Amino acid sequence: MSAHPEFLLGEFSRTLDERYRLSLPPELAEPLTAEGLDCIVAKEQLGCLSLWSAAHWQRRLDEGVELVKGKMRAGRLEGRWEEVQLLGRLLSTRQRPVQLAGRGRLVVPEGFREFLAVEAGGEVLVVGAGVCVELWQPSAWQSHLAARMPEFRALFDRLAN
Amino acid sequence: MSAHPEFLLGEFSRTLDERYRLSLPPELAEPLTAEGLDCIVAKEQLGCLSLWSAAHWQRRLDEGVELVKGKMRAGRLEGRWEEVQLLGRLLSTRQRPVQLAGRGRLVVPEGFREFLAVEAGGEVLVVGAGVCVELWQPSAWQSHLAARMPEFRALFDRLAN
DNA sequence: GACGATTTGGGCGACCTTCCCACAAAACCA
DNA sequence: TGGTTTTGTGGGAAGGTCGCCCAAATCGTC
Repeated sequence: MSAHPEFLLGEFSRTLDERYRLSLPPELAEPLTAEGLDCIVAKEQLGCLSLWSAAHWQRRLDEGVELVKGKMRAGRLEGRWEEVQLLGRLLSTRQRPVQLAGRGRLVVPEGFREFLAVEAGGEVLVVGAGVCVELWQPSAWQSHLAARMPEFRALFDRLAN
Repeated sequence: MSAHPEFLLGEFSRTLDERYRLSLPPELAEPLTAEGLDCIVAKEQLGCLSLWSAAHWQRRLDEGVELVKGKMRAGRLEGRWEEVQLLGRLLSTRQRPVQLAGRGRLVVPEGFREFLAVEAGGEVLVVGAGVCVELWQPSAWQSHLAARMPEFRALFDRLAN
């Protein structure tokens, strides 16, 4: 349980079950669930979902949500209910907690299936994205790579220095 | 579910029955009715109703009403009767108390049905909005998301900091 | 070619949603 | 006023979904 979990890397092809299940490769599932089976799925862009360790995500989010709740109690958000409501609403549709079943198997929840845009029985690319795991619809993955790969060298140099 | 019982989150699809009833998912119904089965439905915008725990709502409303009453007593609203009148009028039509039946079943009251703009047998999206639960007509939900999702990050930062 | 690890598919049971029907209350009409 | 229809309310139960478990198929390696 290090403060710096491994940097998640790797690209794997998986098929989505008739019941919208897919199994994560152990290389990615293990580090992800090192602190518990709870994860967060989030909508990134059409054709891409991301999967986060709940522990990590909650740490970040809780700080925010706890802050908001604290402010609410303190009355510092009176007259800003609309904004709190809007935030909750957007959070609701963007992300959802899930639990990995045995052997790192994930069920893509209702509401995230259309967003991933992969039909039952179709192919999904499971990609380690450093801080999280991403699920890509194959053609979305292709066009993302085509668009962003050229920046790779500059990005690497910038982050590595 | 989430680690935030007071902060309602989640998005669910439900169908409105022929008699304009729908069942709330347990994840949302339970926290909402923790302090009693009494709730308040309010008109938010065309295609969207909100559902509040009566206890919370009263707290919020009382604060506002007390403020207005205080101002009236202090004579600070002299000459603004029209506005106060309008406020009272809107308060009367905007909201209505309802009771959740067993299994978290809600009857959308007469007068709120047209506002929700979902016909009997149609689909409703049930969304946790932090401080309340919202009922959305699907296309209204889509366009709301399209319009407001881009501000998500800025909103989060603004509220959390 | 065989073995082990991993992925995929299916069975089963529990839970949940929704359909349907029965009953009560209110409204409507003669 | 009395009977009939509409509307609200509650509960039973069918049907679907999901979680859990195990078995078969597949892949890679030795």
